[in-house]
Amino acid sequence: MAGPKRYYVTTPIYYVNDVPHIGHAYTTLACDVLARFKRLDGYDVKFLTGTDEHGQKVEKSAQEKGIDPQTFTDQVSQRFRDLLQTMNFSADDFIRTTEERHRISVQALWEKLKQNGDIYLDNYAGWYSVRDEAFYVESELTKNADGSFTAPTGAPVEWVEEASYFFKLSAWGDRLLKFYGENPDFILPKTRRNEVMSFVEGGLNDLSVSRTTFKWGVPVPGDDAHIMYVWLDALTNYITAVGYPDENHGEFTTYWPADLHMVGKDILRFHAVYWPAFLMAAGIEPPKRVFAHGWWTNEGQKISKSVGNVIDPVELVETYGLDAVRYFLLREVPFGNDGDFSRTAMVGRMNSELANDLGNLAQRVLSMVNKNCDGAVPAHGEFSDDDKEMLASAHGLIHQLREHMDVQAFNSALETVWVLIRACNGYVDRQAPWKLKKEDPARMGTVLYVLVECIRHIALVLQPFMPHAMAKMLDLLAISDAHRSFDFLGSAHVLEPGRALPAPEGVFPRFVVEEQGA
RNA sequence: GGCUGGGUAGCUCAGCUGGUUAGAGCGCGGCACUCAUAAUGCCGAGGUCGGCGGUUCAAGUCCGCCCCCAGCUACCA
Repeated sequence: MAGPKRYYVTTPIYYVNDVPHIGHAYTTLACDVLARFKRLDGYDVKFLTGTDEHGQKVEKSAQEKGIDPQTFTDQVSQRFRDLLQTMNFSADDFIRTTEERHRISVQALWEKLKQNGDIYLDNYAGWYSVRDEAFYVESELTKNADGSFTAPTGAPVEWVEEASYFFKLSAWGDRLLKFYGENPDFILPKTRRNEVMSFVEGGLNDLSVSRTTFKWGVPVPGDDAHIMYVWLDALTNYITAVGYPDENHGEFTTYWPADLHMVGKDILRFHAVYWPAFLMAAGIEPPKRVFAHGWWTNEGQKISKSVGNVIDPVELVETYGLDAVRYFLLREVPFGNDGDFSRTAMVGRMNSELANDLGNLAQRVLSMVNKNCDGAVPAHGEFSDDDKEMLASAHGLIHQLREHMDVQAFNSALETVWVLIRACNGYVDRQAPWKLKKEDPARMGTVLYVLVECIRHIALVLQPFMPHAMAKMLDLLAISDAHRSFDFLGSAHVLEPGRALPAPEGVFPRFVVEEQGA
């Protein structure tokens, strides 16, 4: 028998030098929806996010502002905590790599790797980009007119030669491949898994894991001249947050291995190759899954700072409303693919799916109940085949949703709900309760009862996606807070007739685009 | 250059181990209804399923070759 159901989901820790943009919001949103879904489904959830605050770039930025790095990171990491409020993200913990708990954890991991013989000291010479915090081989570089070189990312590089500790990544290729083979869902989507596997099959080089050219980071134990390389530092946050190095008590035993590391596709390799190698080398079980999602374009254009078309999540929320934005981001695109954000598509989804399909469904049903059933959940008679089919669809919804959510298929999950919503609208027209009102009021009551029960299910399962809006909808159904978990889905907990309902109010107003003068 | 994924209605995409008239949403045309947020429902037009060849009683669905797109990776330098 399995123990209590637990779910540990993480976002990457965000680099404090960045200003929060739609990419950060998107990654964290996906995790938030999963966390909320699992909580409602009875899981003990830990949802972790945080900020990556070390490295040469941060050190430089602080210097430029004339403040010490800690003061600087205190200021800028706040922007990411603010984003949690703005987007209504339900993170359980916010980790910062500058915290003491993290220093202890990273140093402990280092000692372990060292003990196990996976770290050695050598000299490193190569082209390094401060901006990218990465080394490049010369063949990757572009030679400029003045003889200097430029990285593929466009960043300047410099030749560095220094002592460095190395992690014996080259020794882990076969074990990684074996691990991928035994865990076919470790990397999703499938196409990303293929990429990673072919990368590993091509052979791995040892990894430089310390630097001596800056100070802002976690010192290597026993050799203060060295600062740990940013990825070893950053990735370790996932176990720091569950209490590492205490592997035998508390949160570590409860939550590790993590169920899911959600990442953008640009940092997949660090999570799917380096991280499991570090963990295996330290005798720690790797996470269960790394999911690499895609990027957004803006009105068909690639987003870049230099073009100046970065999408600000705060502006989106102010313009369209939080829940509409949350809905759109997970609805518009098969999760894992790249997607395009456009104002037209945004408004289209809001009006046709939220306002017309769902909002109007609730409104038309609830106002009929309000006017014709004394404002209370109507009593029902015997159910017809049509009624039974509707109820069966509603009661069965959660089973389909779990399957989709377990593979992060948010857009399929939402489509599944919308199939029922559209079916409800069809059912209303078919049954025409406004006619039954005169011909067969009892039958009208039954039809409305079926509809209210369907709407209750729809609102319950959509809570993770649109917490505020669905709370409002459940208020309209007079469902108490204690009856909003997934325990109350299905035929065992159907609505009892006679419950008084408040006067209906619109939940999703139409979005009217202001006419722009030429 | 290699590897991987993809090219299906105007647009965005579903189509599992090959099997009756290839589907959905949006958009478009028409009709119906009037409970509702000028919302909803129904019907319809629209596709040589990238191209060519092959296997099969039967192929978007398998095989080969080719074209185009994307990602990863390599090398030339």
